[in-house]
Amino acid sequence: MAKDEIIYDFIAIERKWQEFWEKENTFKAEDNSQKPKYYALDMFPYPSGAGLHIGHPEGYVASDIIARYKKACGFNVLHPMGWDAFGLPAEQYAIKTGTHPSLTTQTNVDNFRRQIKSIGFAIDWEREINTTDPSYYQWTQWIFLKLFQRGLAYVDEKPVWWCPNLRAVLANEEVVDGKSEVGNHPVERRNLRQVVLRITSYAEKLLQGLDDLDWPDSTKRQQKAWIGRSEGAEVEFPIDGQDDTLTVYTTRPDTLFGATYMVIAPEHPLLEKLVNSPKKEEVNNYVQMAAKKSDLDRTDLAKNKSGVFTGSYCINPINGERIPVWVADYVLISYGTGAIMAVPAHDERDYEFAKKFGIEIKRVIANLNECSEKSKLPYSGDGVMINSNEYDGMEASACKEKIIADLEAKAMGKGAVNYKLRDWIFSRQRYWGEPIPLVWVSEADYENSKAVDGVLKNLIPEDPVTTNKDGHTLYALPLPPTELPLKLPEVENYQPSGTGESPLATISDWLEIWFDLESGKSISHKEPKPDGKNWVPATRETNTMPQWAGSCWYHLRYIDPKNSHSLVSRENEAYWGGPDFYIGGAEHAVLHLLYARFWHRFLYDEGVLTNPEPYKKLFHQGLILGEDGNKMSKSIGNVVNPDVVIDAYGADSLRLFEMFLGPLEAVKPWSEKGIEGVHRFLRKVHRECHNASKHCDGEETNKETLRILHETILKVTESIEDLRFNVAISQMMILGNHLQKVDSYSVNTAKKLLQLLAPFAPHLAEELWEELGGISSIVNESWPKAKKELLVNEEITIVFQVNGKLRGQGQFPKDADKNTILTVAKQDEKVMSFLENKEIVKEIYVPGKLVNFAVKP
RNA sequence: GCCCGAGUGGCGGAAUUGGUAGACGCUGCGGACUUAAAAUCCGUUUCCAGUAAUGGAGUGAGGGUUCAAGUCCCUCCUCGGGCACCA
Repeated sequence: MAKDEIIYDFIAIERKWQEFWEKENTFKAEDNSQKPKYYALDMFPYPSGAGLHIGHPEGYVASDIIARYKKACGFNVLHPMGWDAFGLPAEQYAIKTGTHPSLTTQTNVDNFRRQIKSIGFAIDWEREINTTDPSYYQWTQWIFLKLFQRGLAYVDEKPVWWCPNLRAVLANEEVVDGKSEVGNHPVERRNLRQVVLRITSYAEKLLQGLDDLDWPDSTKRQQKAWIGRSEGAEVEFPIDGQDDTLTVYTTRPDTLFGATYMVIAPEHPLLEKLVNSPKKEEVNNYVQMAAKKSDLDRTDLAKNKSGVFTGSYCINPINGERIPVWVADYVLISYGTGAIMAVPAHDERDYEFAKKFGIEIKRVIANLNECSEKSKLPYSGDGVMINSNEYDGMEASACKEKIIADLEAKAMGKGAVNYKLRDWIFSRQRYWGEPIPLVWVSEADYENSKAVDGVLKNLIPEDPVTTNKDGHTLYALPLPPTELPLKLPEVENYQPSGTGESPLATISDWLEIWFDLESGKSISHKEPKPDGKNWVPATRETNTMPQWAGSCWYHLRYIDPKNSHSLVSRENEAYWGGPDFYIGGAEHAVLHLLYARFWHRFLYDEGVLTNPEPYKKLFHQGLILGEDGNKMSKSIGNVVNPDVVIDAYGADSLRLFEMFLGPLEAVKPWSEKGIEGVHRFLRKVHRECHNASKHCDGEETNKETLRILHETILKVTESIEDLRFNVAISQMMILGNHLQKVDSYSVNTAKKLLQLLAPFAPHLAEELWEELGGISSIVNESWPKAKKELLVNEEITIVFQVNGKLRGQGQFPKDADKNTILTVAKQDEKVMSFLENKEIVKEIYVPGKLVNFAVKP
């Protein structure tokens, strides 16, 4: 090796090209382009104080490879980045230190941006967004007001998770096994006033929309399960001796004859009427005990059923039988009608309950597979109706519709659909979130606002949104869009108020206002009341939005990030549409991805957008584990810092290695030795491109080199399309190894390799492209095309098998015919030894591949 | 408990519609270059038997279909993920 070999100075090379791209604005996405568009989106990060984790770049590199590849294929590419910067950690830090969350956020964002830039992504930084920027959250608030206007937002007392340590309300998804996800503190139930979004009215659309999406199956399945659609019937059970009827929901109307008791949830409104006086005390005690139980307790005790007989009976509408009504907390008030008919013979839970309390168990479906009416109970499968009067002998599944129709005819029931999906508790009792742009006024002022000919008139929902405060009913009015953004006020103390309300509730200057019913303008109540009869006293909503809000629509803002007139212009929306590719962690399979679909569909219904679904193609990158195979964590001390890796090996090596680790979707461990391997490959490419003595001008003449080159072009192209980057890299290594072995090769061959490598290791590719006399930037070159005619060898290798076992092989011209090959194969020495004294039963020839002789002795 | 997904060398992982299992990388071992080291290059590395040629076994386990199975079918085991009183 020559002593004056040029070393691969990745630090200088990477700095040079990052500056070049920035100066040239290389990755600017054009809004007014004749080219077809391609929009590659990453789930944007929460800029934490800990800085970039080695897992972050995995998805970003993948989308960057696609972005750069699509650019080479002639697309106008949008690959943006931004910050999901509202959230609990900055607020917790503020509570501890008094530092304003916006300062913490700014510092963290700067650090994240520096780190991300150091990896050399093809990002259009002019489109950077930040959810905490008022010019961004103005539109988050705008969307909320639209939802409010359409009656999709309401206020309700809801039991929520309260964490005394964090002094904050947590969402269901932030509570894991009865502990807070952040910090692992105990949590308890509290009833608090909440703003709720009616996502349930989109249940059907959200379910059906899944069918057309190119998403991982598991994610679609999770969303389907979360929405939880079921079909069945609502059946009316008259209460014996009263005028009321108890309505139940069941998915098994075919088992109606098997109902031997009823259960209502402890919170059911009819409970009081159903309780007979001798039972009153017992029932009251039970209800109180159930109310004290948290959901966790209910879940923990899932298998240990409890309940109390109310003393009342219902009449089975199908056969007139009297059925006892029980109250039990295994029936949930929030699902269906909050009451069930219990069929212990064909439902596991009812069976368990009936066994415990000695209630009759009556089989009405025969299991045909077990050939016996005495097969094991409970039985929930298909079968034939028995003990069901006129329905006996019918197929149970077919009987469902028949019974529903018969009940409908008698006005005793109807077909019904239910969803597990619950409405979305949208408020957080926190400081660091988007303020909810509502104000609360008296009933009289609310009525007045509808009469006044002002901006509010058309922004108010059909049904008023109300809440109770200190015995008074207050009415919600929206701020008009012209008053947005409603900015977060400065606050002295970031602690939530002791009552569980947001810190905003403690700032009376901001909280209490004069509000103009005509213009929607507001001023602090500290100011004198302005002239004009429409100025009324009001209080602001103190809740803020959850972190999900900003991420529900950020994919739209990148399309038109600086628009101050609308969240996205019609022209830009029409051109860019939604992301063509979306990548992020599987942990967002349900929540973020469902909420974003909800908002996007809503905006589509409002005519703001042209497509109902936000993310056509979705991919989840797999977790990168520590070298020890454990999840990276500070406490184990197996965390890999990307800054350190870049210092030691360069950004190109980091990029290449994250893709070489294994399949993109797989969970896979980091390896220090592994990154040395890919780094060695980049050095090899660098060395070969500087090895001028091996370079020839003109087209490549070595046939083998040509074949491998075009094989590589083909395989890399296909692999990028299929997101199998590890395979693409292997193939480039094969080409690299080959170039190293041959005496000489065309500069064109090396340049083609650089083009293939450019999406993966862009800095080195740019540098060597320039060294080899390439003009301008390599990102402007169009993607190489594989010539398939070069892929075929002049000679083909045919494998000889006897009974499927490899016994020899031979070289043949590529157009050799079957008989020639079979003849040669039979004369092969080794093959002959296995054919001796045996009868050939069958001769198989797979063109271009193999021959196989099936023999028997 | 229910629903998915995955099990391939010492390790990460490759293998078109069933058609040469172990590409590529790492590690280990041996060698070249060097005063020495680094760097680089060459060879070797699934297991068993054998000095070798070679033979046999082999893709979690056991069956099956087929000329041919990592790939298709059945049963089971292990690991990972999701759901978990939703009637």
